[in-house]
Amino acid sequence: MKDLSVNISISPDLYTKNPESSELGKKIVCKSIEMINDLGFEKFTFKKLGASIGSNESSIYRYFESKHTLLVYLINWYWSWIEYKLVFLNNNLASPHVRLNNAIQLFTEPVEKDDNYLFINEFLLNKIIISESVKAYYTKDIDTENEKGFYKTYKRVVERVSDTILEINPSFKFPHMLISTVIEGAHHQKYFEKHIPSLTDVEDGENSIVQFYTDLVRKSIIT
Amino acid sequence: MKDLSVNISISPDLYTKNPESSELGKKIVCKSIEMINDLGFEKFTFKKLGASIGSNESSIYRYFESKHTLLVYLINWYWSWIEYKLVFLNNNLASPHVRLNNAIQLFTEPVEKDDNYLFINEFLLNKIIISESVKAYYTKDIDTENEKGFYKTYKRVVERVSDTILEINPSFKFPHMLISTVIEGAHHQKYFEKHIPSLTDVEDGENSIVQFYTDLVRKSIIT
DNA sequence: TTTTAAATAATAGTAATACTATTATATATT
DNA sequence: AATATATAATAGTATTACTATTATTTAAAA
Repeated sequence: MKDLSVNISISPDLYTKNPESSELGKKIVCKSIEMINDLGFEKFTFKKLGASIGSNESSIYRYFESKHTLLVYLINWYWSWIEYKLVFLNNNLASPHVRLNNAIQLFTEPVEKDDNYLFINEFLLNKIIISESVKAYYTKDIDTENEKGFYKTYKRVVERVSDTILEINPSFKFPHMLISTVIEGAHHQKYFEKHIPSLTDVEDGENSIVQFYTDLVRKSIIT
Repeated sequence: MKDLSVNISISPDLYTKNPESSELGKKIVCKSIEMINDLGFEKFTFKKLGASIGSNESSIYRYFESKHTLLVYLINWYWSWIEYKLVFLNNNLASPHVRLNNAIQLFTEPVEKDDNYLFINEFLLNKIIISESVKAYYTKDIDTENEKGFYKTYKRVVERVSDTILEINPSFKFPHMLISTVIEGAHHQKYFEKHIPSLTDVEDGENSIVQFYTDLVRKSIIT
């Protein structure tokens, strides 16, 4: 997948001015990923971001309405990227079993930086998805934002993999529930591994999370 | 379990002054549950809480150091209550299969109010656990707070059920991972059902969530 | 019953947050 | 060189999440 430079396009509803359209915009996105990681979403502010990129708070507001919409933008970028990887990975593969396993692996394995997108550090972005993304959708505004399509990229990924499950077992009743359980579950386990280890069983080195969820899905969908 | 009036005891590390020791303290807890539900955790403040119970912001600070610790208190109360229900439910039952199923059902079925604890509305408290509890442990302070025992009640519940899994299959490698996946998963699914339905498959009326997770656990632990 | 202590309420104040609005300056395009 | 556009600087606002101090009420002890 090297040097393909396919570009991830993000719905204009998610920004005021497209951050990819200028150097400043790219800096905002790039540095915000670092800062949200370092400070956590609550302590991250546009003022601090402005200071660290040698720009001004008010200039950032010309790109994003609020720090919340910036987070939603990052989440959508992440899921667009995952969707692209998923489609590419499974292209021309006939076996739904193989395609499903690939998907589960993609969702559960550690994420590495993808050098095709220079201003986005996917490794750090994945850490944001793990630690901060629930803060984006567990709010009182969820219903209006969901209507506006704020979460459609994530939903589309879940839909794709659900379809694969139905190819394997058309009578399986809960494909979406299974996939969103795996995705959210893997995020939690990765966080627990580092911070609340007694909620998990991950032993350093071996990749228990991939193994656990691959097994879980395989066993769940058999008739 | 009626009229037993067993009392839930909460570690003194979780409050400055025990809210159960006074009328004001009980009002604080009782009303905070309502308000966090109505406003969401972000928009809930001690000032608003004070106003609505005819008391003062500063008085609330004599019970809880911050709104964050109040949330942690509520989470611990919830898990102590669940732990009590779990132990009671499974007392004298020999079959680990039955005990495990009971536990999964307890974690996934809708929660109803328990009239034994007058100042706590468990139905609303469960909604807080679903929508707000991740905000308590997904913070930069997690490591120090975990050391202080802020999440031990939750961890103890997971431990108990993990033990039951090991009774059924002693060679199962991921009991904690499975149980925390079920608990967190069920919370997510209940939220998705109401707010992001395309991430789930819950059809009104029938209890798909209980069914899905009961099945998932049964199939996962077989050898 | 009075004294004393403890709990609660009221008031004021602080630094920071999450913005908005306005104006000034720099940069790019015509 | 004129014009438009992007960015930066400055100031200002209501609210938040507190802390500190003092006043008042209520309860317990002498």
